[in-house]
Amino acid sequence: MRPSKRDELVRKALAVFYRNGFNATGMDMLVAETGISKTSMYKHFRTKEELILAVLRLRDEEFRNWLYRRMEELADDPSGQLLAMFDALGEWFGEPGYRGCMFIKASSEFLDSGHAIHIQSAEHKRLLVQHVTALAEKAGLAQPDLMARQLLLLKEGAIVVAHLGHTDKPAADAKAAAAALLEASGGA
Amino acid sequence: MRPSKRDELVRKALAVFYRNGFNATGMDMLVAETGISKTSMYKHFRTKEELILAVLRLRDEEFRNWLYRRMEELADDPSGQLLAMFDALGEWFGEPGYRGCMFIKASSEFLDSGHAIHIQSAEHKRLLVQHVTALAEKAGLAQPDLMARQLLLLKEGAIVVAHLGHTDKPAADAKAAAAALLEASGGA
DNA sequence: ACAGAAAATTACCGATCGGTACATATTTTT
DNA sequence: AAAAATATGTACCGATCGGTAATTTTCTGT
Repeated sequence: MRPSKRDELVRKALAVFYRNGFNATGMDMLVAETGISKTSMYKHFRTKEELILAVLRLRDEEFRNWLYRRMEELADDPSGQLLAMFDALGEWFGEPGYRGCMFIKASSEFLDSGHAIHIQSAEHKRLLVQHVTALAEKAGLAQPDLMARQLLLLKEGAIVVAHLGHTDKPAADAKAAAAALLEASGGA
Repeated sequence: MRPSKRDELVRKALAVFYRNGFNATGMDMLVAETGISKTSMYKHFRTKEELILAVLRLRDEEFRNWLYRRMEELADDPSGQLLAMFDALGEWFGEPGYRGCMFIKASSEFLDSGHAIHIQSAEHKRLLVQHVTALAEKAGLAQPDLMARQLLLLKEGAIVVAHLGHTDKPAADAKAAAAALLEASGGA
């Protein structure tokens, strides 16, 4: 196994960036918190931006895997899984170190829509839309793509409000709204 | 009127912070872009944090005034105004320099919930909830506070998605969802 | 045991960070 | 006109920024 050291670095960098932000976290702080020497870091990643992109890649994989799995664990039928998304989010919001969505944060610091970090953050959201749309199709909803986008609006809103209001209540609010939308769309 | 120079500084700082982010914008850049000397800046604001707080104060006032006025201009009855919020948002998303919500960005850079900047950003969102709740009450909705929170989840989600997907489509999606929620709640 | 890769150490680079000292103009108020 | 704020330019502070050079130590595969 080659990537152990590198993965360890990315994993710890993810934690520090998530807690502290991207621009506010210097490479020296990463050196101090990970114990990995600066030289080694720059062997693996030629720039800080490359490290951030690797961190976002890991986050995308872990977060989507976690969310999809949790939705399947919490409900059997597709429309139930769509609703269960908000229960999963509620669990996330309640975790001690919850500080919002890493990709929203990334796009808040790297604002130019042409920036690689911005683009990669947008890709994460695109993959979510794809997955939820497929679920909405399986549920037999009238306009699966519209419904998917609307459910994800509720998700993003809940993520933001849960962070700013430091409460997990938005998950329940969003779930109730999602249920009303599904009902209005005929998703028993 | 004394505050003209100071207000000018805050106004220009707002534009630069909004375009470039908070941590990524140094005081030297502000000096270069505003033409106001560094010494004068630090006469008005003892720290960068104080300047940011003043910027957020101005943004809160201007944004809420604009949104509330626009909602009143676009519809007459309360429930129509609730829906019109998303038309107003759509106009905002379509503006050339649109880069998302300043308070989401602020809370994305100053993550600690005890930080003054974080607290002030949360206050902005709280004032929005207050206003929308009052409107929902005037509209005679069953659970005005719940409906207000849900509509604002759609709003925050639309703001985020409009920035990350660089499209104004989320406004229409959110409006359709809001209409469904209002209908389900009995708000003709 | 030995070679070669990987990691660490240390010291350093120029640039920029937030913030200040100080002395000089430019207004504004009395 | 004198006095008191207010604004200015310039030069500077120590700290930190992202990133690198050269050398040595530690690990790994054979």
